Amino acid sequence: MILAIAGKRLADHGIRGLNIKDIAQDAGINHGTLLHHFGSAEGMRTALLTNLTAALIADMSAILNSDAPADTIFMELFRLMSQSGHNKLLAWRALEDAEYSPLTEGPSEKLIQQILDGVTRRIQGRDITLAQNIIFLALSSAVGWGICGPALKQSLGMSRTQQDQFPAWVGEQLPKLIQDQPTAHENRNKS
Amino acid sequence: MILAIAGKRLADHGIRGLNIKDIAQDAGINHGTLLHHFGSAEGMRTALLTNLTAALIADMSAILNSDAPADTIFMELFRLMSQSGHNKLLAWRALEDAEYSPLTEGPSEKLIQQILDGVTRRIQGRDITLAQNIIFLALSSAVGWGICGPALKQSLGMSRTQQDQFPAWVGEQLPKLIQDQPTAHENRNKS
DNA sequence: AATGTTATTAACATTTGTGTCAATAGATCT
DNA sequence: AGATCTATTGACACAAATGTTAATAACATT
Repeated sequence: MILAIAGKRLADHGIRGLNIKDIAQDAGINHGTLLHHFGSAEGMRTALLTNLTAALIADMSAILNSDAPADTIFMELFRLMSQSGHNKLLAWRALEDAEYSPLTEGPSEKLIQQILDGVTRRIQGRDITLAQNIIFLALSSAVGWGICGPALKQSLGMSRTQQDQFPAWVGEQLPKLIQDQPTAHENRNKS
Repeated sequence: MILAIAGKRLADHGIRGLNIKDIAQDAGINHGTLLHHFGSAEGMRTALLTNLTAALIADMSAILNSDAPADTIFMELFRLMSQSGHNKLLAWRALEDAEYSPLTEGPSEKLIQQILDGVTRRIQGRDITLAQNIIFLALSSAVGWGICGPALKQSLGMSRTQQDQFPAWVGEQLPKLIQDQPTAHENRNKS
């Protein structure tokens, strides 16, 4: 499939690899054919963006819907985000200000709600704010891990094994945030 | 300054905004002058990358060296990463696989060591592994926040105020990870 | 098989980004 | 002022990316 080849080019060569000539050559077809299908070079990129985002959501969904223990789930989640295709996608979106639709509409919207429900159930009796904060922390950390995990690891002088264990460590830590958590209101008046 | 204009173009128009013609026009000079200074278009981008990275490190350094309370520091750290210039820089680096030098050499190396020392001091008697994990969590989360914070916030249905309070919340949570923390060894044998 | 439709191609055309060069302007030094 | 150097410019040249077109190939429908 054409978009798969384009996705590989994004992962391997960055944005500059996303031109119709090179992609067509990799696919062994004429570049005019690409234009005929997608209408324009920009249209091809938009299609790729949508496609890759859907793939990311699907992968996340598969992980988060499994009934594995928390640390395993987080390990998988972080591993997922470190895949070149996925972190390059997020970087690309960030650069192009593509904060619109795909991440907040359609299947992903349902997925997020699902996660939210699951976490809220676990922290029964507490504020939904807490669930949101915890999820936000986990996901943002996973994204940051994908974007500059290797560089950070090097800066901090972390060993290979330690970096590998970090995702599971996060999975173990998050439950601590649930225990002894003040309500959002107390929280606000604390300092 | 030329690089300041180039940086603004990166923040406003993404990577495609980083071409000598547009930058020269924004700066009101001939594009040949730009080439004369930086040698090539690629040289200009390299200079910009180095320059922006140094600026990011400097900003982070200023925050982390202040003697403000933890939650304030985290608030500032997250706010910093959400600035368009800084998160676009990281996205750019991620896309171009620019994981080399600047983040791990020179002033930033000293900065990281400084942070590591500070955290290690606070968790005296414990493994340095813990300090590294905590810093890794905070920084990766801050990066993820900068890259796709707004999109995540929207997906999770977080209110404006809650999103604003998230950085401070993180600052409050991290100390909990220090309490009752098993050593790295126990940790490894746990599951 | 005849027809209409869509996919594919090669060749050309346009636009955009990059680089070169010779001439000029400005600065510095004696 | 004269000599020398650097900075800047406009004009041109080149390369790369995108888009267009007319012809052909492949396919489906009747």
